[in-house]
Parts: sequence; structure tokens; C-alpha cells
Amino acid sequence: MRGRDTRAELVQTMAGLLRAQGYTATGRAQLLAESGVSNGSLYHHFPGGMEEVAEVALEASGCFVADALREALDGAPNAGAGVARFLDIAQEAAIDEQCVGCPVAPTALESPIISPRLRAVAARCFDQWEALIAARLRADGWPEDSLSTAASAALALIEGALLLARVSGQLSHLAHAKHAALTLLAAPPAQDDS
Amino acid sequence: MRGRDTRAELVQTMAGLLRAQGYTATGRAQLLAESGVSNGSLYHHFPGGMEEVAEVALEASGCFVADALREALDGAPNAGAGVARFLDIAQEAAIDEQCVGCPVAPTALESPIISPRLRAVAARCFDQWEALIAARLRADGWPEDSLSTAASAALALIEGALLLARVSGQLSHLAHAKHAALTLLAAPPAQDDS
DNA sequence: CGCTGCCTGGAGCGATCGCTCTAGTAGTTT
DNA sequence: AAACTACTAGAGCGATCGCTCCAGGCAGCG
Repeated sequence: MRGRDTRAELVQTMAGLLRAQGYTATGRAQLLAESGVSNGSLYHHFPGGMEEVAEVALEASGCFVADALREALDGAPNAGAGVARFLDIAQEAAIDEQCVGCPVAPTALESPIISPRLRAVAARCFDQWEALIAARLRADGWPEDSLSTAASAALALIEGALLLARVSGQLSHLAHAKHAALTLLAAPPAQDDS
Repeated sequence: MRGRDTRAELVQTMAGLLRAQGYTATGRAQLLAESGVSNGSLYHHFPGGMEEVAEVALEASGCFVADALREALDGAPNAGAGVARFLDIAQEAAIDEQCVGCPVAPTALESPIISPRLRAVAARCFDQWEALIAARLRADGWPEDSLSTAASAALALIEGALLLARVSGQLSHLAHAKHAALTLLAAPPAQDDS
């Protein structure tokens, strides 16, 4: 294995570990063992060490989720249906991969004290996702001053449901959130045209 | 400091650290330094070591949140207003203590792989909170078969909002969730009386 | 007072942490 | 073929990890 492959393998493996157990719990030895990369290669591709790998991996996970979310929103009649569709995809993926939950959340929650840089990356991910939902709401005709409120709540619903599903092991939380999202984002609120 | 005080101090300090950075990131040295307890005392009161302290601390945090949630729900006209009130309390506490977020979530997210016992405690916390909301919905006259769906979604909304607020540093996420909770739990759905 | 048992303080253990450094290999260039 | 660059393998570093163990202090009771 040489060049780009090695780097990509590290990022991919790190992303999986971050999703499963977060940043601090992921030791260098585990990353090397699961990726099959040697210690020297790690520090060649990522002079910044573990933190740099985590940064890149988190960024990659953020983009991956953003793509899935964008696709779900685009292929649905409205934002509510799009969020519901996204939750369906998350559920299917959970069954396939035996792994539930947001790939960013575990790292995000411990990051504020552990690593400001990781916190910043995680915050950017969430902002991006919220912006995607807000854009779809705007396209649905939602009034401008209600966009961020509704989008933030929808994202909170998604993240919370993924959290509950992971900890409890019950995927039904995703279905419940799906139902709530459909209710919450079904139609724009009464227009407050000034 | 002797006896009960030492034990309580350990639990209290551990609860704070778990909230701020989760389980794996909390080292034994940090716990001892911040609590002012010596290493010998730790293993006298908690023969099970760090994991046992974390277990007890997580349990304590769960009860603390449950009390606050119960109080908020009891003192409100309906479940939606109760959840909104709880989010207000969380926001005030965040401003006072300079610390946002659920005290259980960070540990909960890393627990499934790290420690099955911590996962179980966290799951019990979430179950308990969801049950509190469900009980209030029942008292509001919600149909029995919609209770768990609505309560699960409400809890997801709370947890998600606390997560977003912590990572972004923007307390406004709590206000957005509050608005959504009021909408979502305002009135029981159309009765499906069979 | 002296004895007993709970509790504390701290030295020290092996294991593991993230990381540095160097020797060596593979691929490209000239 | 020689020189050069890109990359890899792995030994080894100091620091820190969670934990064990024991000597000593400090009640409460005779």
C-alpha cells in the first residue's frame, strides 16, 4: 500500500473509530492496527499526529452526511419528507453496518475541552447540515425569519434520535423522530407578512 | 475530610467531569486533583476503580436531571409547556455555570464500545426521562398508542438541542427547540378511538 | 490509656500513551 | 545505472495511564 491509499485508509479507519467511540478513546495503536498502516506512515502523512487525522476524518464524515442529507432533501416533496427520508436512510445503514449514530456527535461532545480545533470542525458540520435544511425550507416557501428556528429544531431532532437509538439500541427512536419531523415541517407557519 | 464527604466529593467531581468531557477523557489524576481526594481514598470507597465512580456519578446526574424535568412538567399547564420550561431552566443553568449540555450524553455516546455497564446506566437515564414525559402526556389526555412516539421525539429534541448548543456555543438552539416542543406537544393528535 | 478498625496519603508497579528518529525500500528521473 | 524523492517499518523515548500495596493518622470504645 502506497501513497494516497495509505492516507485514505487512515482517514477512513479514523472516521469509523470516531463514530464508534469518539476521539480520546481512540488510541494510536488501535488506529494503526485496524488500518494496517505503520507508525512511520502515520506521521509522514499527518505531521500533526492523531489530532490532525481526527480533524480530516471528521471533516470527511461531515461531507458524507451532508451529501446524504442533500440527496434526501432533493428527492422529497418538502423538507419534512426529506428529513424523514434521511432518517430512513440512517436506519437502513444502521441495520447494514451494525452501527448506529451520528459520526460527528461523539467527538463533538468531548471536543470543547479536549481540542478547540476538533470542536470547530464539528461546529462547521452541524452548521452546514442546518443550512441544507434551511435552504429546503426556503424553497418550500417558509418565511425567512422562521428558517433558522425550524432548521435548528429539525437537526436537533435528528441528532437526538440518533443519540437515543445508539444508547438504547432501539431503532424505533428514529421512526418516532421521523413522525415528529413530518408534523413539525409539514407546512409553513401562518405568514406574518408585514 | 472523612467518610461520606470524601465519597460524595468524588461523585460530584466525577459528574462534572463526565459532563464536560466524557468518560475516557477523564483521567484518574484529574479526578483526584479536582476533588482534592487522595488515591488511597478513591480505591477504598470505589474498589471498582474509575468505572465504578463513573457509574455512580452518571446515576446521580440522571436523578438530578429527572428531578428538574419532573418539576418542570408538574408546574406547567401541559407537557409541551413543561418541556419548554425545562429548556429554559437548562439555558439559565448554562449561563450561570458556563457549561452547557446534558451531563449524560458525552459518556453515553462513547459507552457502547468502552463500557457496557456505563451504557446500561445511560440507557436507564434516558428511559426514565422519556417515561416522565410520557406520563405527563397521558395526563394531558394523549391516546395511549401515541405516548412513546411523542415522548421519544420530545426527548430527542431536548438532547439534540443541548448537543448543538454545546458544540456551537449558541444557546439559541435551546430556544428553537423550545418553540418546536410547544408546537409538537401542543395538543393531542386526532383521537383514533376504536 | 490502649486497642481496634475505618480511612487517608503516597510510593511504586507494569502497561500503554503519543511521538521522534533512523535505516531501508520502492518508484521516478536523468 | 546512478541519483533522488516518496514512502514505510519499527525500535525506542519520556510521560502518563489505572491500579496495588502498605504505613500512619484519627475516631470510638473498653
